[in-house]
Amino acid sequence: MSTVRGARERARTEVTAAIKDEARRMLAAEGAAKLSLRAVARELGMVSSALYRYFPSRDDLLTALIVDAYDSIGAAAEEADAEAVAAGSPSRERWIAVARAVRVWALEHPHEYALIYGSPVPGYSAPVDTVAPASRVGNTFIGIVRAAHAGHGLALPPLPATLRPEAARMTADFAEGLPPEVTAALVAAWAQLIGLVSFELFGQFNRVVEDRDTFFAHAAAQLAHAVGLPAA
Amino acid sequence: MSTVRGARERARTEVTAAIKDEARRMLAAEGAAKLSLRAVARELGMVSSALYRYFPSRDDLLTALIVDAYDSIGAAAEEADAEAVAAGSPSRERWIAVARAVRVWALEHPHEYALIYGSPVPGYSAPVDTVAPASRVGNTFIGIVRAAHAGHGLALPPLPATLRPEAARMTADFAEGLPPEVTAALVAAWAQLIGLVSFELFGQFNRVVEDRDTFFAHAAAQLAHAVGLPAA
DNA sequence: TGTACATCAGTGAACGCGCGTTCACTGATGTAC
DNA sequence: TGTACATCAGTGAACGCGCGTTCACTGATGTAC
Repeated sequence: MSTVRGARERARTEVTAAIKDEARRMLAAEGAAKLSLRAVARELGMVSSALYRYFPSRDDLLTALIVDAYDSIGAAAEEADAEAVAAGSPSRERWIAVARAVRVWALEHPHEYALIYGSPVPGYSAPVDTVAPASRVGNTFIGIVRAAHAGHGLALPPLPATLRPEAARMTADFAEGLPPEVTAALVAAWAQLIGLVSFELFGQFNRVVEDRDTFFAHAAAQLAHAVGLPAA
Repeated sequence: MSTVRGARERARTEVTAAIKDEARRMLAAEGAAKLSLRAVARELGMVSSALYRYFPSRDDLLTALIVDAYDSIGAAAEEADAEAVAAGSPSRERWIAVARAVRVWALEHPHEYALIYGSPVPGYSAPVDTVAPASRVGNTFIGIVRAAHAGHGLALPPLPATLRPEAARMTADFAEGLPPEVTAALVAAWAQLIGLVSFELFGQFNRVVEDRDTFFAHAAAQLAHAVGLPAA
């Protein structure tokens, strides 16, 4: 271990990246169920047992891909928001821009999207490492709403009494400072946004919605409205 | 072929049902990817090749399960609606009752739910037979909104000009007679509802939403509002 | 700077496994006369 | 009603396949003195 990374260490990070790249490619081609260590090794010109120097098991490789996918969509969301902020867009436009970025990322990475927002891979349970990356997109939305709240305030109707304790708990847990009714609306909107994207990606909009760009833009704007972001 | 079904024919439908039942059980235990003809046959005390008398291939068995799942959730939705109608509930309550039925069915049949609303099974493409059963739940919602429209009318803000042609097309295709803005809101709400259920089922609500019954009830009520169904 | 030893990436063979599908067959059920 | 033939469910063996993981090994890179 020196200041200049040795050849060994450099090779290690490069090969690790190559394995993940190839695995991602196979994921895109065949889906998560068909992702196999042997196929990845074959494509890389290695022998399958060599991969065990890098990932202790197939599941660990899958975990790495999941973490990368969360980071990738998280970065896309954060970037879209940063651009909107730089352009001086109001909160509502920031919300819509991030929603659009999520959808675009999903359309560009359908299998990675399915990996994180589709049915769980059977027999696989996500380890704790995935929790932080998994919340980047959600946190971006929270940031937008928080800014709007700090600015002009958000007016939403009060919650029914039954939901108040849960909304208060959620607020305390991950959205400190927001009005509870906004937290509740935010979580619902986030799930609903993914519902829209999943329907499009998983084929439920076949024979139903054709002009999907326009449809999504409208739905995203209505979700912005639902969390109390004022219309232009 | 007589009026009384012969032993052969009766045996055939019984064995077919037994195969599907066992396949469903394995689906619930292991997920779609692990569903194998051999395992089903083993469990049934048959030899694997015997299944080919009933289903020409594994994919055909999967298709049968998918059709059954759509029919099962469709029946649950229709039944919930019929009960609400029988109880004299207004449209908004009918909507909420059906939404609740969808969620309950999903919680009770998580793997069948994943089969139809989760990531598509890789390498499998749904044949046309699935289209009609797949639309039963959606049609139930359309029926509710149509009744509300025929009754007291539904007031939703007008659509942006960009979405009008698509909304008109959707209306003509599968929701004849509804105002286009209602059709658009309905399709979005349906996707969003599935987003809520999927988030809960697929683990995205872990560490986020705890009191899920209450949360869902509130979200479903807001979706009713979003399609223009008046509050109580 | 040079040498002896430790670390570690990659090899190749092997393990045991389960899968979908085909095929020639047997024997029971159904049908036509 | 009885017989000859056709239909069809289920058998058992076999095909070729790909998988995850282990293990003893070789040889190159790194480290301590």
